[in-house]
Amino acid sequence: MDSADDSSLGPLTEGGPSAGFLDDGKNTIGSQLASRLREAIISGELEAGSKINLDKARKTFNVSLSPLREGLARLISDGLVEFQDNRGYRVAPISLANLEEVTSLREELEVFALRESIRLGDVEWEGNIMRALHRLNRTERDAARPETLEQWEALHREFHLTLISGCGKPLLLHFCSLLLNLNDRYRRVFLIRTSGDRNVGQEHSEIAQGAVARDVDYACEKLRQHIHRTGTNLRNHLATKGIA
Amino acid sequence: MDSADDSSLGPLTEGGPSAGFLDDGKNTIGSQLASRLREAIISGELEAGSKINLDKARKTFNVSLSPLREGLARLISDGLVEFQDNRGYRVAPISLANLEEVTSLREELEVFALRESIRLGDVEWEGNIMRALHRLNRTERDAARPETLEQWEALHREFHLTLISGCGKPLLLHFCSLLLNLNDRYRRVFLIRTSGDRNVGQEHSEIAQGAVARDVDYACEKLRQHIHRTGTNLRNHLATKGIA
DNA sequence: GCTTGACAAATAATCGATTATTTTGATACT
DNA sequence: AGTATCAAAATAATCGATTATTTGTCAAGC
Repeated sequence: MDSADDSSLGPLTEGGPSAGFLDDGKNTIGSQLASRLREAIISGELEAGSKINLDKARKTFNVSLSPLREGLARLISDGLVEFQDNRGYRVAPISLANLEEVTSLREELEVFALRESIRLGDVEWEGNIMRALHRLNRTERDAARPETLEQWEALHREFHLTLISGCGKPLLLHFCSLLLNLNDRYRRVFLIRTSGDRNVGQEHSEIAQGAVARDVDYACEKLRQHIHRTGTNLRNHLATKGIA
Repeated sequence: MDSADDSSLGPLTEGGPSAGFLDDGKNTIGSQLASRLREAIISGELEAGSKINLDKARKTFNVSLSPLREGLARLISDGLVEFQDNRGYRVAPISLANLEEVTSLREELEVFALRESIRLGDVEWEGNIMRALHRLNRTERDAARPETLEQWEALHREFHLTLISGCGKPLLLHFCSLLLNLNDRYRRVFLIRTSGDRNVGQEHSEIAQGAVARDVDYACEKLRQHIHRTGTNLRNHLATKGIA
């Protein structure tokens, strides 16, 4: 059953480009574990649906149960880990239905958040968008170099979160961040490259331009299409490669 | 997501109304603590914003740190507890801004979920709504008897969740359940009685009727108004009694 | 008077060991 | 052969004690 090779937990790398904003470097072991595990799951290093054996994980990470459970608990909040009393933890499975729900909810929530951001965002918010856009468009994804993929993923996530960061609704931002996590896992697991008929950089630019120009309908429609296309794209890959 | 999560009115009434298919409940100490703490927070027994001292809590509940942290971790997922590395836990604060966000998001998400439920729900879903409505309307809230308030709250929550239970979107249901929790805390903390110009029972009936009649626009509009009125009502009480 | 630093108390985080539950596997029985 | 039963192994949950960090206090120095 336990087809996920736990020995692959070994070479996990921390301290990536997304290392932190307010990170004092004084994190607890539980926090560090949460980060490492999150990255391992989103990157596909830990197979979707696989069981997480506490004892093996404990040895792999050289930690005790307490911080391990602590870290796993946070991933449950993120929707990346499932838990059952007395039966332990497992990596949240992926499925067509889940992908479609994530896409659908992103269309609903992220667009709503963008609408609110355009209504409420200030000049600093606009500036943050342009900066995030610029950094994203400046970064190329080179399938041959995995570190560029990770870099792009981090900046892409940053761009989308920045877009909606002006909405003034912390809970909504939390939901969107969570959905983005789930979505990114599908991309990193299934999608190396965007389909040829898309110019994703162009799409991002249009959304950003519409946002800072305060053109609600334009920006929201562009964002919705962007999310929808990504969903369709991912769905095709998922159907092609099959579900693990 | 949530493993064992149900209307758990801990010490008082057992054999609750919920028809349990997932009778997981209360296996581990951590689960029990999560339920007790959730109830304590939503009921206002634990003051919003107050610090949760692990050592005192450990003694209060006669448990060790491990299950205590376990339970608290779940409440973080619920948005009822906040956490900071090395600084421990505190009950999530309440505020006007938070209440308005909760109301706003409920209008957005719960209505969306109802729309999807009407589109996808089957006959069993319809039946569940009518049952939940009946039981809710049969239960009177008597301010003199707190147990009737708790009972009503449980049935009210059950009704709203049943309404949207046909949407086929587990994540969306999770979000809505979470928002309902947060919303109910405001009502219970501020010991609300509905304002005289409202007939809440009537409102519930109209929503339910519209739902089972598959009248999307009618049902959704009624639900939105219902949520909005509740929000306004709570806001007035919050403003009157002041924010802690 | 105010800040700074050292120290002590309070509190949180982690560990190693123990207890409880689930799963596995062998055996006996129909 | 299939199934029920029970013990052993695997795994999860919990505990008590220890370590690490933060917070509070007070005296020295500016």
